[in-house]
Amino acid sequence: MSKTYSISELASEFDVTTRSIRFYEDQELLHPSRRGQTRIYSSKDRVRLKLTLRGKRLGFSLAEIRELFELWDETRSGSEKQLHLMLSKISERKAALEQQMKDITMVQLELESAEIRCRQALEELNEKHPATSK
Amino acid sequence: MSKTYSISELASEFDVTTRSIRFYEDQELLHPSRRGQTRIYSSKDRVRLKLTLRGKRLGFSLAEIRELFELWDETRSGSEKQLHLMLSKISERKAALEQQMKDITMVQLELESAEIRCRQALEELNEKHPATSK
DNA sequence: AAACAAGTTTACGTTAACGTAAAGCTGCGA
DNA sequence: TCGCAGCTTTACGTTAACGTAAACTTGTTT
Repeated sequence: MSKTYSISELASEFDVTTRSIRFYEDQELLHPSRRGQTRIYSSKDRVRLKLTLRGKRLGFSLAEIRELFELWDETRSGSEKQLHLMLSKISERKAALEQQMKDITMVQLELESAEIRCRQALEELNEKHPATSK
Repeated sequence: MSKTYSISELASEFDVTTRSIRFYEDQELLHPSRRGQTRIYSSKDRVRLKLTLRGKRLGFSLAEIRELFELWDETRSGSEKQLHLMLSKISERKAALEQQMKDITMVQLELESAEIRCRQALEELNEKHPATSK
């Protein structure tokens, strides 16, 4: 009997609304079981939620995330065709992530130089209008 | 007289629609001048478009990108208060980017192991059902 | 028994970022 | 002068990812 979670437990742990979690289920990203009408989330569901949120932070749509989940699940029983499809999807994603890495590096550089420019402007201000002792 | 661009030149260079470019102007991300009623884009506009698209790939909203542009412009003539605000915004962005870097690294690892699992499944298939000579 | 907390379904509303006509000006090569 | 390519404005439509409200069940605390 591995651990299970209620919807509000997951909601507060990952700081999302229960509405979102139910929506993700609607989009077939999560598949909680039920006790009566109440949803019960397994640790697999928890992992999926975590992955979903991570994917979102990276700009993936829910549809894309779902696609990756499905491909992953099909891998075990996949035909050769399916497996090759999966591999190509994977390398697709890899390329996108590498592009994103580059983008981040560029923006970080720009932020660096912006910060320097900012600090210089501050210094110039302090020369003309020096600080009140202290 | 530095170089200028038409809207369709920029559109094809960056592979976006003219509709998007006009929309970005509407959101005050670009400020092209006019000759008659026709828009003329400076190289500054071009840079801004490039930065905009990069920001989008990183999941920034147009409003956020605009905010950064405005802060950047205000830096030259900024008061001490403005400059400190800018610095805090910058470090905010930096933190977000670092989080994204971590996310990307995690997903890359997951994709790696998915790829390995995929290749193993393929090998197992080929053992049971070996390739037709060649 | 009453009320409260936590869950549920159903369904309409909202925002961002464009897409997609429709209708009109403008220079210019045949 | 015609027509076309490229630009313009205006405006309504669309999709994703939820927000928000209403009305209901279910368990448990007072």
